[in-house]
Formats: sequence, C-alpha cells, structure tokens
Amino acid sequence: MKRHGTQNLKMIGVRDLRDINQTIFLHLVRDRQPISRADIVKATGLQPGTVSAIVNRLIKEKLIYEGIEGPSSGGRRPKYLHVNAESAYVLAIDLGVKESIYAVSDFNGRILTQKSVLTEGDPEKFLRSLSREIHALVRTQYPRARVEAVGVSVPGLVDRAAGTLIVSPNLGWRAVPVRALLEEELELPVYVENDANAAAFAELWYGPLDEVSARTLLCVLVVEGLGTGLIINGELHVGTSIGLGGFGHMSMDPKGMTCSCGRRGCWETFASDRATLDRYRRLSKSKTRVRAVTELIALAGQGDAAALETIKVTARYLGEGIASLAHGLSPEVVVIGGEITGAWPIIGPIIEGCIKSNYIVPPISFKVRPSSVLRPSLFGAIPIALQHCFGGGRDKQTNHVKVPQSFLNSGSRTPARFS
Amino acid sequence: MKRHGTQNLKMIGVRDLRDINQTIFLHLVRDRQPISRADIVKATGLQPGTVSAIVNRLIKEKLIYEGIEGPSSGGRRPKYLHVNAESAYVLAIDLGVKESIYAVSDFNGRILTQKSVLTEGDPEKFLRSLSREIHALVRTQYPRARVEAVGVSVPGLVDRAAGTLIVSPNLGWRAVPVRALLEEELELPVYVENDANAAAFAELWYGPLDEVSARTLLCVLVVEGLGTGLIINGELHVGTSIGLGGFGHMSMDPKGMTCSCGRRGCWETFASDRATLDRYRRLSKSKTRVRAVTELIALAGQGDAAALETIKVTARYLGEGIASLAHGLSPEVVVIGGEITGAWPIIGPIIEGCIKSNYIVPPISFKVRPSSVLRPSLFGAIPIALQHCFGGGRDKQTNHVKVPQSFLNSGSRTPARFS
DNA sequence: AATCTTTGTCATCACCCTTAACTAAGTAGT
DNA sequence: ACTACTTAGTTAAGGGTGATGACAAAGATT
Repeated sequence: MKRHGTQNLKMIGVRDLRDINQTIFLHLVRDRQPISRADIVKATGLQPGTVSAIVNRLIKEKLIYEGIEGPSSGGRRPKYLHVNAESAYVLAIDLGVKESIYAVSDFNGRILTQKSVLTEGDPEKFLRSLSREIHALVRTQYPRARVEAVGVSVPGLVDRAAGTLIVSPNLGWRAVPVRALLEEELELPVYVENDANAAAFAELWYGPLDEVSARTLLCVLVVEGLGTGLIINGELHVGTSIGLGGFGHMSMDPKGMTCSCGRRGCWETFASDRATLDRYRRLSKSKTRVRAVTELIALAGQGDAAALETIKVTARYLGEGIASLAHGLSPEVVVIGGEITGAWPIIGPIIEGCIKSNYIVPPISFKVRPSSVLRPSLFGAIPIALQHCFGGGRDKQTNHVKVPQSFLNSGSRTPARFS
Repeated sequence: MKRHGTQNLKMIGVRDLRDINQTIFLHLVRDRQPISRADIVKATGLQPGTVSAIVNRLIKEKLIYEGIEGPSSGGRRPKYLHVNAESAYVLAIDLGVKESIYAVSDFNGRILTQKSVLTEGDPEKFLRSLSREIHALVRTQYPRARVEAVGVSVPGLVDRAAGTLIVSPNLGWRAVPVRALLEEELELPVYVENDANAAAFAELWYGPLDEVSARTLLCVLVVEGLGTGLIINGELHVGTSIGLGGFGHMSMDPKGMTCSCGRRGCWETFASDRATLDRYRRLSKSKTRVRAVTELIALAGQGDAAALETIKVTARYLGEGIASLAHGLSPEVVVIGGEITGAWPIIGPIIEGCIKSNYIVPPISFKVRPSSVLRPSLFGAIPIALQHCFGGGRDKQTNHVKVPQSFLNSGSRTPARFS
C-alpha cells in the first residue's frame, strides 16, 4: 500500500491542456471534414489565432492537411482541411463465434479491405495463422502504409490490462493470451476489448449523434450471446480492468433456462441469437436447420408464422431487459446491434411498446434505434486501435481515448448506416 | 448572449485548468487536514512554488487557513493547513417516508446540528413548515453564519434541472416543486437529488476509499423502497436530467409480486425494507407489529427465528441483484446503505456467498461493504449542497461537482463510520 | 559551531489561449 | 470602376498557468 511519499494525485498542466484540446480538435476535423478554419472558430469558440496555431501544429505533424478552397459565402474563400487518411492505418479484428472478420482501416476510420475467415481449431493456432494471413495481406497490398495498431474485439471476458481473453463460453476459449500472440506475429501494439464494449465504441464514432447530446449511451449487442456496452460522458465505461460482457447475465427469471455461465434465466438465455434460434426450433418443428438469425428473418418475410412469432418474442425480451436497465442507467440512447436488427420494422415497435408499458413514467426519455454500422463489434475495433494514434487524452489504465463529452454535441455528418 | 452560430464544442482554457486544479487541491486539503505544503508537494507532484502560490490564493479567498506548526522531521517545521470550516455552511434535508431529517453542516461536511421531524400532511404545507423551522433554527443558532446552499435528497423520481419531484410512489407525492418551494422560503440555492444518488455521493465524500482506487462504485440504498446510485470516475452518474432511483425496478422475476411502479417482480419487491417487513409478517404470524427493520434486527438478536430467516432471505435477494448488476457494471466497490446494514454480521457473509456462487468467474473483483455513514441519504445531501461552494469544476447540466478521478486514489483519513 | 535536511519563497521561464490589429480575398451597391 | 462591407486567415503582444532553480528560514545531526 503506497501511503505517503508517493504521488497519488494528478494535477494537470498546460501540457495536458494542449493535448486535450488537440484531441478534441482532431476529432472535430475528422467528424466534419472538409472543414475550414473559420468553421472551427465557430464550432469551438476558440480565437482565430489559436485555431491557426493548432492547425499549423497538426499540419506539421502530418495529421491533417490543407485541401482545396471552398466556395465563398460573401468574403474570402475558406481553405478546407482534411485529416490525413494515409497518415496512419490500423487493423481491426473481430473474433466471432462462427466467423471472424479482419479489416484494414485508414486514419479516418474507413475500412479499406475486409476479409472473413471461419473461426475454428485451437485458439492459439487459429490466432497465429490469422495474424500471418493479415501480415501477408498488409505486406502485399499496403507495402508502404504506416500501420500503427491493432484492435481486437472478443465475445467474452477480457483482461484489458494484460490483453488476454479470460474466458468465452460462446467461443469455448479459455485463458488465451490474445495480445501476446498477436503482438508476436504482427509486431504492433494490440488492444483487446469485449465485443459489446467495442460495439458501443463504434456507435460513438460512427453513430449519428446529432439528434441527441448523448451523455449516456447503452449498446445492446445481440449475437451468439448477448452483451452490453456503456458509454458515459463520451467515454467507454470499463469498470475494473476485467471487462465483462455487460448485462447479458442479468438474471430475469429465477426459473429460466440454464445459461452458459451456469446461472439461470440470464437475459442472454432469452434474447440472444442462440436463444432465438433454439426457440424457433422448438416452435416450428420443421426439419430445415436454420443457422442464422438472418435466415430466420428471411423466413419470416416469406410468411413463416413461427419465424415471425419467434422474432417477436425475442423483441419482447429485448424490450423488457432494456426497460429494466433504463431505470437504472437513464440513458439518452439505446442502440441495438446484431443480425436481429435486420428485422427492425418488426422488432422496433415491439421493443418500444414493451418499454413504454414497463416504464415507470410513460414519456420515455430515451431513444431506441438499431446500430449505425452493420457489424458493430468489427467497427468498434477500429477506434479502439485508432486511439493509439490519437495521442493525448489517453488513459493509461483503460487504454482508451476519452472523447470529451462536449465533442458529442457536435452534429455528425456521417451517413446513417455504414456498410 | 451571443449565439455564435453553433458553438457546441467546448475547449478548455488556462482558466478551466486553474479551476480544476484548485478543486482537486481543496479536496486534498479537506481530506487530509492538517496537511503541510510539503505534504501537498509530495501528494500532488506539483512544484513547491506552485503549491505555495495556490495555497496563498486559497488563503486569500478564506477557503483555507494556516494553523499551528507541526513537529519537525529533521528540518524546518511545517505549517499545518486546514480548510476553513466556517467559511461556508450548508443545509441538508433528507425527506424520508416516515421521518425527514435536516442538518446544518460546516464547510468540512461535518454536521453541526441535526433534527428529525415526521413526514406528514400535504407535501407543500409540509415543506413550507419544515423550511420555516429550518430558517428559524439558522437565524437563532447560527445568526452570523454564511449559509450558502441547500441539498435535498428525495426518495423518488426527480427532475434535476427543474428541482422538482416528479413522482414518489413510496412517499405518495407527485409533481412537487421542491426547489421552488424551498428557495422561496429559505432564499438559498436548492439542489434536489434522488436519495440513492445522494447516498452514493455520500460514500464518495465520507467513505474510506484508501483501500481501493474506486473508478466505479455502486451504492444500493435499502429503505422503504430500494434504489441504486452510481459513481463513475469519481463522478455521480446522472443519465438524463430525469433521475430515476436506479435499478430498484429491475425486474427479477416475471411472476413476482406487483410493485408500486405497476410492474412485477422488481428488485424492490424482494429486498426493500417494506418487502422485508411484509415477509416477516407472513412468516411469523405474530401479533406484534414490527414497523422498522431495526426492530426486526433486534428481534433476530433476541432469538426470533422468523426474524432471522426473514433477514437472511433479504440478504440473499440483495446478493442476487448485486450479482446481476456487477456483471454489467464491473464496480470496484459495492456499498449497501439502510437500516438492514445494522445486521451486517448476518447479511454480509450471505450476500458475499450469494454473489460468489452467482458470479461468472469465481474470484470476485469487487468488495461489498456497508455504507460509511448511518443515514447515507442525509449525508449525501451535504456534498450536494457543498458543490455549490466548491466552485470550479461545476457541471452546468447536472449541477454536480466533479471530484476528479485521480483524487479518489488518495488515502482518506476519515473515520470508518460517522455518527 | 559546522553541516545537513526539510520547509517554504521568489524571480524567471515556457507554454497555452486571448486580444486586437492586420492582410487577403471575395461580394454588393453605386 | 470605385467604395463599402463581409468573410478568412495571420501575426504579434499579453495575461495567466504550472515548471524550474536559486535562495532563505529553521531545525536536526555531528
């Protein structure tokens, strides 16, 4: 126990101030590019001189560059600024239960290349061969690129500090030193995060946050299992360094089915993709094996009553779980990710109705919507890697960049749904 | 008010920097007084010169003062610094279902006077007569005191921005403009907060946090109802401006009893004081009416088997709920407040055991303990009022001071349990 | 007494944002 | 074409922050 004599209080200096502002600044440019210095002045309230100074610094560091001039609006024409997409590349890996996806992203967080492989075999062997494949791809397709970091999203319990996967019931893995393995093969800094947390992070970067200044965002990721990630004050909430998959194992019914975690009636046993497919199997008695929720949605679209009913029930369970959590967290936005969101026209109204009837005061103060990206856990791995580059507001303990809360108030010009 | 186009991004300037550091500084002195400048140098890592400068500033503002000299440790003797307890007083009001307590506190957060009254009658009339009583007390007992603010903790749903109580099922109140009423009578700024959130805030100020650098703290307040408050990164988490009472209305059993909120099987229907007393009534069939959990604990101590069993069952429900939440929040500390904690020797082991058997990975990464103060919702109202004085790191939206996360790493010298 | 250690002050510095005057380059009215 | 005005961006001086290092004060150690 470090008592006296040790420095346990951190004051901030002008240097921290600069770093923080520079981070906000970079995010602003990234979010609204192309943007002129004058726009930045308006958006930040900074003085023109300060803006010029910071811009020049960032240009010197090659993080942004000056593009063409924009149209005049009654005066001198503005010079557009862009973040230098080539200044750094990152790798994103999304380890899924059936298939894993990896992607190369530029500094803007846009995916350049994306490939998927089947997740199979011994974890260590799989990760090694996967990273060799990635390494080869980078060497051939992006020989001159400056790849800076790797973000990995994993469906399970991770030790964020050590970069290991402690256990993943759905993946069937246990004690896998993900970071060590990948860093050895790729020779890049690796950041490991829970998939639901990554999904929440994705919403923070790619989501259309113009409608609401989200201080609190809850992300429910429905895949093989069910996890939740929490954004609080524009920051990914990670409690201890051990990152569990959120409220998926919240008990909803003491007499419910046994969960992969050993308890009974976890939310996951009601609303995860596996639970949904199991329910369909029991309900339909058809011989055709439905392997994915997308197939189920297709069936429902073709008039399969059992499929439709199955989806509706899942929606109800999702709504009930969200209602429970909303009481405790008072989020402004609840985002749902996963294949099930493909049936949003069906499930959306049900979820909202379910929340409405369960909510303590009828005018619901939050919004529920599907995720902005199709595979949130993959897209979330990108900013997780990018935070390595966006130096400055870096938290040593959590290894996550803090996007300042105020930043979220900015109107995002990102398209509604990425591919 | 110059509405500059869209200034929605807030950069920080040197002024903010100073305010933030000064707030940290004040908290440090408050927490470890008496403390010398040299101690502060060691604790903060600041330069001696800087420390002297800030100390002088604070002395000039009468927020702290220089006391006697301390013992030498081989050199010049240090001059002790204290926060000026008389520099400002605040009022704290805890509206309870049966009785309400109000208190006068000094700048150190120590209660000088404390009185309790029965909560009865029409809300508006009650609040008016209560505030007149408080006003009289302040005028007679503290005629010269500089009373700065009022903190109110309410067992119900509050609109933090408006300072109103939207609804409190347990109190039977609805749409009470608490702030407006009190500000009119007391002529002081009034801050209204949910009782469970206040309790969490109390733990932040009075709790012995030296053992753990709490980034996330969950406070479960068990009173007539059951609420939770959440501290994240040293900050009270308030989602939207509407503050619900936390996870008390998390559904645990779809076939459970009907709750005051209208739903079924809320956590509150299992583990709140009312639920506990109801359960005892059903179990014991004795004619003696037990009105408070303290009485129940006394009975258990006298060998009443039914009382003991009742308490044990409540403990189990508490443990189960905490286990559910812990998976989602990964807290470092879970604090339980309320009369039930009087039976900690009984309930503590049960709760821990219950969590252990329900937790996904056996080595529990958090600690469960009773609250540091006897009536956490009252004690929480004090810092809620004090944040009005601790200028600087004040958040306009939530009206709560942000105790910087780093501050929490400091060793607290506060006694373990306040009276 | 001489020397060392601890505590605290002072003047000076580097750095960040602010202020305000300035240049640059366009539009609109006459 | 000329003037007046608007918008965009630069530059230099200035205020305020914590950092730095020399120094003074006061007691302990030898």
